[in-house]
Amino acid sequence: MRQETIENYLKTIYNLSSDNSALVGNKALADKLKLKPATVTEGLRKLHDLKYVVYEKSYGSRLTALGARLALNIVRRHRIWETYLVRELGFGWDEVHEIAEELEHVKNDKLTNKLASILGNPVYDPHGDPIPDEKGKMQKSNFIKLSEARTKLNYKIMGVTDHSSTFLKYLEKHQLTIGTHLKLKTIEAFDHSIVLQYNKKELTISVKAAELVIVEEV
Amino acid sequence: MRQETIENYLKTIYNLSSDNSALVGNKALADKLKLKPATVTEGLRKLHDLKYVVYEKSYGSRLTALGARLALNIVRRHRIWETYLVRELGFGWDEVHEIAEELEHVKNDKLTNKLASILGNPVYDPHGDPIPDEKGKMQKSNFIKLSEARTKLNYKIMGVTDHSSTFLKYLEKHQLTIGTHLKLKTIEAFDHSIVLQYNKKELTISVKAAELVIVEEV
DNA sequence: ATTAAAAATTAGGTATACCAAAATTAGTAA
DNA sequence: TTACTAATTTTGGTATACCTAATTTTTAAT
Repeated sequence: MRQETIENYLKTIYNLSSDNSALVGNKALADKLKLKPATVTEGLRKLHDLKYVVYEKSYGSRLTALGARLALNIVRRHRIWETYLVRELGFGWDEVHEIAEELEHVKNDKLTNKLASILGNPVYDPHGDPIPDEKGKMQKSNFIKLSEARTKLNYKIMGVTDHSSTFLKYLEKHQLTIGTHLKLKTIEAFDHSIVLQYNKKELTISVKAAELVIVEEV
Repeated sequence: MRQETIENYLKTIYNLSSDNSALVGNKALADKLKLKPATVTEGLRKLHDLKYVVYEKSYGSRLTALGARLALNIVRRHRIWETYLVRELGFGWDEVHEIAEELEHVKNDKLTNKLASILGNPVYDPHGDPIPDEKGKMQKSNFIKLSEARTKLNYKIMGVTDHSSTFLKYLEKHQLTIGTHLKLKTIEAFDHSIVLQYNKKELTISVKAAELVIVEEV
């Protein structure tokens, strides 16, 4: 199996299971990888043989310790590069995902660590995702989705779960960037859309958007 | 054909024809690409169909204008990255070739140009190779191989044609780095080894080494 | 001009990464 | 429990990028 193929599978399985270590289904994996389920079935059988995943036929797969180590490495490289592109090379947070998808496959620990060191070993990337350290350890947090926040309380935007350029541009247009403090004013009863108060103004956003924004109570 | 495969063929054909536009043989190409000649024959047929090369069966191939444009682009990325790795990220000139082999395939003009701009749009890379600009234009020079230099004259080291770590470390050990001024003292009659005078010392080097060092008369 | 060596091509084959269509299995809703 | 739907796997197939061994073409030396 090509190294890049392996890395893409493992990274994606990692991103889909995130917190828990639940089984990831082939359909979801195929969608993220832009492959057909039949292809993914085949790929998982090989990754299982290579001991990167435990593949439970018809139920899904999860990373082994070995697979998780590799996945965390790729995630580290991706997030370090995103941070470097934004902070050192002047890219916007909506531009860096695609580039980092390529750069993450450049395997050279000295390079990754040098970039991290220049950045002061950052703990979060420009989308608020935690950056694993060399050993795979990363910041724990009690962030929640904006869609799960409660009215009257104060929050701070900590990240996003959709890295697409369209979504990020939408947020930027409304000054909803990382670090922004906001209050949840009301939740519309009929469609659950959310009225936010921040920067001395009000904005109504859809549940769909609110599901992709990560906040912390302050 | 995979983009990376195309890029590796074109870059290598470019590097092997360099100055002239002579035909590049399949054996030489196969050796550089670490492939078998049979594989290269197949690859060239496809590149010919794609209009990147003119492939003259049994005689060799040369780049078309289209192929040369792509090749120059990759060469530009490679050399910009090498320069960036050395000048901005603290790598040694003997370490950067392998890393740049991977980075050169990251296709994003804004990135390449940003790096170039940070570096002040350099015209030579850390091995003395000229860096093409966005349009593919690059510095002309009248450099010669140290093995072709004449006695009594003064020269300055401008580059190397072997980027291997072992060779570069050998040069560095003897303070034969880019910019070093030297005089060709004598050429031994029997094996043509060369006695150099520089930095208040003398050093004898083999023809083999002298063929890989590029100098300019000063 | 002949011939031996070197280079290139052809023929035939493998492994990988993908796919569509058919068959199976799992999950769900009545 | 049944029957439908969605997810998954199997089957059979394609294209790419490689290889080895055999053959042909080119080049160089006499």
